[in-house]
Amino acid sequence: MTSKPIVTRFAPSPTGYLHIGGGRTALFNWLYARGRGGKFLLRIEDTDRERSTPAATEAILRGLTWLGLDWDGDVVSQFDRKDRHAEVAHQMLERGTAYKCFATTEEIAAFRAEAEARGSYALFVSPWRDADPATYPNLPYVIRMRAPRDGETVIQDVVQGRVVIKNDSLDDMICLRSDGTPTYMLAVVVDDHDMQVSHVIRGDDHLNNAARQQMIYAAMDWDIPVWAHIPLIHGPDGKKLSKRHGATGVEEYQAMGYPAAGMRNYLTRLGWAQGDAEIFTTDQALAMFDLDGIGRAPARLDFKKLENTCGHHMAMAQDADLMVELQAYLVAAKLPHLSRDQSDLLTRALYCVKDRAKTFPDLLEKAQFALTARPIVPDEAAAKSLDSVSRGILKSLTLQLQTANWTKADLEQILNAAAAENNIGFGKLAAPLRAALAGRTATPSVFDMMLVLGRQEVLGRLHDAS
RNA sequence: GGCCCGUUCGUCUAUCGGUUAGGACAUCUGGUUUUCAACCAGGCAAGAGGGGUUCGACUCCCCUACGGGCUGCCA
Repeated sequence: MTSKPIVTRFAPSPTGYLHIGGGRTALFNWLYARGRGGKFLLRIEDTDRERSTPAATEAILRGLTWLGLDWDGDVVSQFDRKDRHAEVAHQMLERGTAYKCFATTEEIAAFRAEAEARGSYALFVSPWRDADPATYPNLPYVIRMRAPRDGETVIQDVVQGRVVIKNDSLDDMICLRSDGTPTYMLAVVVDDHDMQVSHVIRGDDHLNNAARQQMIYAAMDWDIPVWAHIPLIHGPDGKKLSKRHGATGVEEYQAMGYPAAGMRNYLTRLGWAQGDAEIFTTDQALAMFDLDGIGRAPARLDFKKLENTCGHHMAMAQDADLMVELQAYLVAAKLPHLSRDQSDLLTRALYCVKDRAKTFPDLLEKAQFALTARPIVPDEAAAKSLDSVSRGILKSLTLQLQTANWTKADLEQILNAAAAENNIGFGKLAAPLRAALAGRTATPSVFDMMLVLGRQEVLGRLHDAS
C-alpha cells in the first residue's frame, strides 16, 4: 500500500499570545513532519470573531519563529474558508447526515435549566431532528449533525490507545451557526481534510472532540487522520499551567533570556523520551522524534531543568549565533543595545563565559568584567581587599606586564613570578588583580580577563586601581 | 452529575510479565580550582491505595483515591 505523505499542522486560535503548551504542540507537529520529509502547516482558527485579533496572530507567529518552527505555505485563516465550511454543511444536509434546527438559544437554555433543576444533565435533543421539512418555519436555523443515537465511536489514538466513546453521550452538535458561520467542530474537520492533514497532533483536551469530529468524517466519507492527543503541560504544583505559575507565553521565555535551542530541547524532552537522551541538537531531535515516545501523563514545568538544558546549549552554540540571539534578547527584554565596543569585547569574552552561563542575563552578568566601563568602581569588599600590599603588587605587576607577550602561558608565568617575588600566595595575588580588572564580578580566571581585555585596557585598569 | 484520560525517585522519564527498577535535573558529601561557575567521584530518593489474573506484576484486569479534560450557536 502506498503511504500517504505526512502532513501535520498547528492550529491555534488567535486570542492571546502563544502559550508554552501550544508551543510544544507546534514543536511536536513540526518535529514529526520535518523529521520525515513531510509538511508542517499553520492554520489560524479565527472563526470566533469576537475574540480573535490580528495582534494575537502576530504574537503567535513571532513565538513560533523564535522557537525556530517554520511552516510550509501561507498561514491559513480559517475564517477565510467559511464559505467552504458552509458548503460542506449543506452537503451533509443533502446526504441526510445533518438537519436544520430552528430551536432558539433561549429554548436550549431553558431545556438545560430544566434538566439541571431535576438534578440531571441531559444532552439537548432537538425537536427538529426528524421534523418534516414541510413544517419548517421561515426563521434562522442552525445545521446540526445527525449523530448516531446508539453504538459507539472508537478513537484509535497513537498516544492514548483505543478510546471508546458511547454515542449516546454525544449530542447533535451544531456545525453551522444561524448566521451561516461554521463552528470549530466542522471547520477543523473540513480544513484538515482539505489541507490533507495526515496526522492530527494536538492537546488531549480534544480527545473527546475527536469522537464528534470522526462523525463528520464518516458523514462525508472522508479518511480519518491519525490521531495523537498529547497531555497538557502543568505547573510545578501539578495544576494546569496558568498565570499564577509565572510565565505561560513563549515570548516571555525569550524575554527572560532562555536560548531558543535550549528551550526547544527542553520542550521536546517534556513529556517525550527516547531512551536516556537528554541533551540533543535539533537535527538529532528530528532524527529521534516519534509519536510512540510521548507519555500519557501531563508533565510539569521544571525551571531548574530548563536552565540546565539551556546551559548546555549556551555552551554548544557558535559565538556568532550567540551574538545574534543576544541582540534579539535585548530587544525582547527591552534592554539597551550593546555599544560597538561592548559588542566586540563580549565577542572576545564569549569563549570563557558561554560555558558557564545558562541564560542571556546570566551571560551578561558573567561578562561584566569585559562590559564594565572605566573607571572601575570596586564594591566595598573589593575595595577593602586593596590594602597597601595589594597596591604594591599591582604596581610591580604593571611594570612587568608592559613588556610581556600576552599569551595565557606567559601571563601565568608572570603572575607566578610576581607571586614568588612578593613572597605571597597565588590566591592573595589574584584577588587585588581581579578586583582591578573586573570591578565587582569575578567570574573568569584572571588570565581570561587579561586576554579578553587586552593590554591597553588592563594596564589602564591597573593604574586606576593602584 | 455523566462520559473520557492519566498516576514509577521532589521533577522529567526508562522499563513494554522475570532488572540490585536505569538515566537526567534538583539536593547532599568529597575532590579539583586564585574566586564563582563549570567539572570529576560518590550518596539520598520511586512503582497512589486495595483487590484479583499468573509460577512470577511497575507492567494485564477491577475498585477506590487523587489530578486533568469534555459535556457551548468557544476553540
